[in-house]
Amino acid sequence: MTEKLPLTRRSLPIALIRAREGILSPIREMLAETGITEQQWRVLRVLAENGEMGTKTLAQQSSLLLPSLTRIATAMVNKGLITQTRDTTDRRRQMIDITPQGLKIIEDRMEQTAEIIAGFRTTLGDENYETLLDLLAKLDPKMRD
Amino acid sequence: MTEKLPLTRRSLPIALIRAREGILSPIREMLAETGITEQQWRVLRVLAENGEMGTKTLAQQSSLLLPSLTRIATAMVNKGLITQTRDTTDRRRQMIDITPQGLKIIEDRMEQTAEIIAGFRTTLGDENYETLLDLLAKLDPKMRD
DNA sequence: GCAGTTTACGTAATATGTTAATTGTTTAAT
DNA sequence: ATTAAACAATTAACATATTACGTAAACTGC
Repeated sequence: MTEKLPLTRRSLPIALIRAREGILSPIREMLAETGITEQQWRVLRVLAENGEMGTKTLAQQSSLLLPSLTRIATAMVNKGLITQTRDTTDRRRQMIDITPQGLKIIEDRMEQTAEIIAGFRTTLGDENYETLLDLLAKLDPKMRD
Repeated sequence: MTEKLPLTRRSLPIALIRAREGILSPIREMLAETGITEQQWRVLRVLAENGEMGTKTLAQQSSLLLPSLTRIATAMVNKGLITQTRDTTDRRRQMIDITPQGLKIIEDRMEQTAEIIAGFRTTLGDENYETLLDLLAKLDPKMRD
């Protein structure tokens, strides 16, 4: 079996994908009760953190591509989770903000989310946990904002 | 904006998703030239490492759900990248193996892949790179095989 | 002003992700 | 032996991901 290839366990992209699944699986389980998807949750988290923002920036921060965000935003407006308003000075720009209802959803689940994460934090140990976040941040392509 | 919520930069799931994008974006760029997708690349990598295996195990190792793998496998058989054979002792089981053609694709791209990864390794530093792989492994739900 | 470019956003097409239901096969219980 | 339960894989249906392309508004140099 071609010993020249690095083991998938030591392959950075594959290890990242597997770790992502490990973490996101319980998160998705939790979100299923709320009726929102993992992507919608990311959008809400970013909006809650930054307030009103343009579609492009929001997409970047949420790790979504614009076409995906376009569709997701439509669904979220219909659910009353976010608002969409056209910028008056630059009418190409669409501004998106979170509604109180959207904010409530993530606040209601904040504690539950924290518990899930706490489990992983215990698994890794406090120090390793912080180290991991530091290292992951260095791999984020958009760390200059 | 609700100071009680942890910053998305220190959110493990969100940090993982962002890091994943950072790594996988150049990988996908490279794979685009080969005509195979990121998922097909993962399947080939796992098969090259382990040889012939059942569909279920392959799906787990590749971080794919069974329905996805079913579709992907069909496409890959048509492209001549893998073979699918029914297990004779248990005819429910489908065994999948890589073809020489499939193996050639990942071997041809191995050096290019290594270069991409080397860049990230430099960014992090050798020691941090190994630490990261160790920590990510601990988050992998299926580390008992 | 105006043609050409850039930018922001949207649409379309194809592939994958996710959940639930289905089919064919094996195992276990009676 | 017969039926029920369990299992592997697939199919179906819908949401999302990705790439390529389209549209409209704003900018740029002339």
